[in-house]
Amino acid sequence: MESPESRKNASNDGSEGPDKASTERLDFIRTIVAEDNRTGKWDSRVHTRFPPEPNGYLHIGHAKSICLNFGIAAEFGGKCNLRFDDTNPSKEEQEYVDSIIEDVRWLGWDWKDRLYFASDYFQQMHDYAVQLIKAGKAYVCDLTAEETRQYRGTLTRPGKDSPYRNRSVEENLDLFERMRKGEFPDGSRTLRAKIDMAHANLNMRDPVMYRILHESHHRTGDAWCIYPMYDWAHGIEDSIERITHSICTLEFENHRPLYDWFLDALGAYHPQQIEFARLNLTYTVMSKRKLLRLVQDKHVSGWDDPRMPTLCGLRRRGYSPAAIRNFCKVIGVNKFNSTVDIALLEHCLREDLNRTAPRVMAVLKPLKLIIDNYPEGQIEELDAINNPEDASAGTRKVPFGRKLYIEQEDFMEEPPKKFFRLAPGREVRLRYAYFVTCTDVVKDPAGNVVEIHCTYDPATRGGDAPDGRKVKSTLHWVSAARSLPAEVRLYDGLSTKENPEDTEEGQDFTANLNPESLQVITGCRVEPALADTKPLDRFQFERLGYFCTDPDTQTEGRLIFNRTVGLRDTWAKIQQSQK
RNA sequence: UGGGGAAUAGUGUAACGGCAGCACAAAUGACUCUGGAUCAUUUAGUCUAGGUUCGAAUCCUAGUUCCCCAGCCA
Repeated sequence: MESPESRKNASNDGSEGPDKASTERLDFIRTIVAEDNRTGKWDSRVHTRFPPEPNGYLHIGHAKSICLNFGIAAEFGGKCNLRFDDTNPSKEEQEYVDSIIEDVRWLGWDWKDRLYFASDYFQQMHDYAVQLIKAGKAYVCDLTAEETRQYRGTLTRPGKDSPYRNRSVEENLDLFERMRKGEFPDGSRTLRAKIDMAHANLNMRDPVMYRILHESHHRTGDAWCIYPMYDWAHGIEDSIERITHSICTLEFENHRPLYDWFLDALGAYHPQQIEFARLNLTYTVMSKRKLLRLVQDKHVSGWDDPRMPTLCGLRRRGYSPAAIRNFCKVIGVNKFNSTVDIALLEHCLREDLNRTAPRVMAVLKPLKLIIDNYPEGQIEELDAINNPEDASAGTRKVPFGRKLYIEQEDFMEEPPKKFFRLAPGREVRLRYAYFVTCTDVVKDPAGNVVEIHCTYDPATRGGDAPDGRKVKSTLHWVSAARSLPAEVRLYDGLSTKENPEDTEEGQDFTANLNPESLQVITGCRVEPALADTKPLDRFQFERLGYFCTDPDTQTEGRLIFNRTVGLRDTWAKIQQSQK
């Protein structure tokens, strides 16, 4: 069976990005970029960057930022760098670097040779710091963390100057050099910018530029024991890379004056910082902290648990990169907080999978169906269409026989109104096969239906009646003899609440965890075409939903499928409204 | 309580002084060898109060509500 995986990689250089530039309805960031291009502000260059800190796994919220940055570069003929903001060795690990690279690439973006690390700029940052000290705009401060906090003042009260604020340039130079050499213990001194302790913006009250941290860095090892703070480092990183538009999330709005102050003080190349609102999704927890909690407290099996909103989780769930990219496009970008309906993500998913996923038949809860007038031992290979939305996907053979399995839900002994499927005396179509009519029902002592008997009409081979008669329903099925056993894992939202934080006093989001978010179904049967499926292959199980092959299939040597998302189910809605 | 942001159908977004539009969701119908897909239709909105204007979602004034900031995190 062919993998539905699209191998087509999108490029962010030139015009062959995944999404064609659209001239209409630009969001506010693209409006700025387009205007800058028009006026030649950056010599008509467009250069963005995606700057993750390697301290966790990427999630769907990051995808919004990734698609924004890489997307803008692609649409405007610019470039986008992948840059790790690895300025805090106590939190960062190579494992995260690797996963982030894998995830951004999987999403379909390409940074060519522009993979950068903030840690590569440590020397330059240090030299810039010396420049600021010499200019009298930075000083070494001996206040403890606690004292620094007290000196900073409050939201409504100004801070007061550090007693070390007016050290001479020579003393600052000497102290900073000794900080770098490792003469002082962690936390004993900092290098701070000399700005204004009475500034209404707390970030401007002599912010810390460097802290002492005798800690080994995942890339620079023990070369440094002073590490730059975000505000000091980030603008320099952008400046060095000649970024034009430095796009970040809303909480950095308060930091923009500082971003600008540092770059102005250095007289360095100065990109424009633009802030946008991060993504929130209904029924979904999104913060790194909470996702880490889910993993550590074993509420999920790991970062790539198919219920997780991480990119590796979504990948394992069966999401396609194209679906996520399109989602990021349709949600738009703005400056106010909003929460996107998870149904929109699922819509984008179905839209893509409907076009691309090969159809196949699988029965999750098998009910034996015996065709009494079908020859014992006979097997027919019937033609089935692989994808009605894509003629080039072709057809395949599906084995048919006297004993079949159908879905338990597709039979009711006493069908209610609007139930169109099989019932005693009723005729339905078995997809791509024959019309069958239910003649008998076999029950176990407890009264459960365990087997049903039918007769078939040989004239309806392939699924069409020569006399033109209609049936109300078409059922999926598999051959009892030739189908394969499988396990299927059904997923539901991790949270039962639209807002996972909607809790009673004293509780947190874990109180809303959905105990039924994972349902494992064993004893499923799938058609033999699935015998050679590879991890992450995506399919539509006809009438059920989209599924993908779980990687456990390979390690455990048996077929295991994840339900990516169900088909739209109008019958379920009818049932709901009948209650 | 200081500073910085922001408010458009249920949700997400357009309209940049000139007919409030699109998508999702919801509902109805058509079609269908997937109760899928597709197609058509419907419901539903400018935070409030004033003002400017022939005309205001858009400009002005006042208010309301929400978000962010007191890490040697990013």
